[in-house]
Amino acid sequence: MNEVDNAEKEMNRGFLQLVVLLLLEKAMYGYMIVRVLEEQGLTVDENTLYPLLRRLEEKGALSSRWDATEAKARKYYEVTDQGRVLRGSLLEIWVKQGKTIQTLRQEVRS
Amino acid sequence: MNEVDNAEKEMNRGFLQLVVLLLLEKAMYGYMIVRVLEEQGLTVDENTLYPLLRRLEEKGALSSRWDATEAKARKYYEVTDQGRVLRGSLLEIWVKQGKTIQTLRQEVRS
DNA sequence: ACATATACCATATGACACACAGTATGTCAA
DNA sequence: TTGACATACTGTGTGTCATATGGTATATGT
Repeated sequence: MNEVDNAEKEMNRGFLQLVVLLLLEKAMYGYMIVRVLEEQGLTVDENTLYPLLRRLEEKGALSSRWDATEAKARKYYEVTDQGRVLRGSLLEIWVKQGKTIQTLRQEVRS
Repeated sequence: MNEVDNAEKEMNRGFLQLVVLLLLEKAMYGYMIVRVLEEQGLTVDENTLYPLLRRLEEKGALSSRWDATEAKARKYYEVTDQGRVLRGSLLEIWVKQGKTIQTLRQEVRS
């Protein structure tokens, strides 16, 4: 694992939570999320996403229901009100971080 | 530890590396960095920053030198060329993430 | 039949933010 | 002159999470 890969991994923490909370305003299942994000140029490992979905559900930020009527059983996740609150907080943090980076970039002018 | 605090912690991963790499275009020592960032409204725990500085130095992204001439011995860190490369990569990732969030926000209109 | 796609899960590993605890010197005011 | 507070750094946890590895099981096209 080189430094940049590792750095990207670290940068993805938190970010991915925000992405999922934004995306799941419409109910979707895990495998679908992976492919939708892939289309947007964002590769997310299944083994990263599935645990994340479960963690967010445990926290009450997502709700889930199994749909067995379709060809393959699918677990649909959707954001809850609590999840929207969390999303708001994450967005605030993200905006604040953006401002910090902008300020520093101007000072460094790199 | 509530969810938002924890989320902020996760959001800080990677972000803080980028901040340090931007800031250390000018040589600074740890305690000074903490206070400079504090002034900018960014509270960074000493116990987070010091290990981070050491890790970045191990990676070759920072160089350090002790200055014993001042009242208190201070360890000055400065970004290296390798660190600038890493910084460039982190900035790219950050910009890409920003675009993703923007796109998703528009779709969700939240 | 068999490969490939779909769809999910369990366990282990390693990195890192932060907590907790400590060492040691400098400064300033009562 | 003492003792509180600031300065400046270090060491050793702990917990969370991204990712690696390695599954299970069904569907679908050839």
